[in-house]
Amino acid sequence: MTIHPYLRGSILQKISNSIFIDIYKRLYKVYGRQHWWPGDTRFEMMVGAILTQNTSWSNVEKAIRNLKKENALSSAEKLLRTNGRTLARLIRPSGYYNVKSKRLRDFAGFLVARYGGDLNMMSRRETGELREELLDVKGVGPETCDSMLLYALNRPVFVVDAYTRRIFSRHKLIDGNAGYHDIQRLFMVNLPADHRLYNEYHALIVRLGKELCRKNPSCERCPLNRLI
DNA sequence: GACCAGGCACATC
DNA sequence: GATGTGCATGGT
Repeated sequence: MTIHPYLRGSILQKISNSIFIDIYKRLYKVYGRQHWWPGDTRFEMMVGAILTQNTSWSNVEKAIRNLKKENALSSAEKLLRTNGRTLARLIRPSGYYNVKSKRLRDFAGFLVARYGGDLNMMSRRETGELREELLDVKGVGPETCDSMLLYALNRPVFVVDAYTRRIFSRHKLIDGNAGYHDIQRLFMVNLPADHRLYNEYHALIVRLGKELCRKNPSCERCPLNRLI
């Protein structure tokens, strides 16, 4: 099993070689392929990662449609040239529009300043270095950063979100108040470092979370029952 | 009308 | 380091 470079030196906990794979197989069997991340370009995916912070994807879609209509998503430079108030108006459906307007501009500013807005240049960088740079951008936290790395740049970095924490703590595989990186490490130590696997796995977790756990917290129909 | 959604930064203790 | 709070829309 390949351990991702940025996890080297961490205290690793290996629970079981198979349970994380078994869960994945069960979810894939029940729900099938999820075709994540929605988005026509890598830049659009990264913008979507910021817009979807604590927000449903259906609202993000509306915001992205508005941005495309105004041609603000064609490049980082273009987004950066869109003034803050205009941007806030366009992304209004995605909520927190003033905060997210600033976050998008900060992120676009980073891409332009650091890589001339060129994602090909960005993608030549090593994952651990990219991760540190992204986390330095205000408004890009661990989940947003890892979503960008996994879905836009195809890096084998497991994305942990509220559904992951809720579902796996409910099934007693993680401590309910474990930190982001502890949970991430647990998945990455127990799974091969494969971006396609991480992509589908996270999408399936979100699918399960939406499908079942909110409407049915007792989870008697949960596909993971009798597996864990 | 309450609750929730594919978080994050910042203040305070 | 842990905990609380502001940010805001749209769907159920």
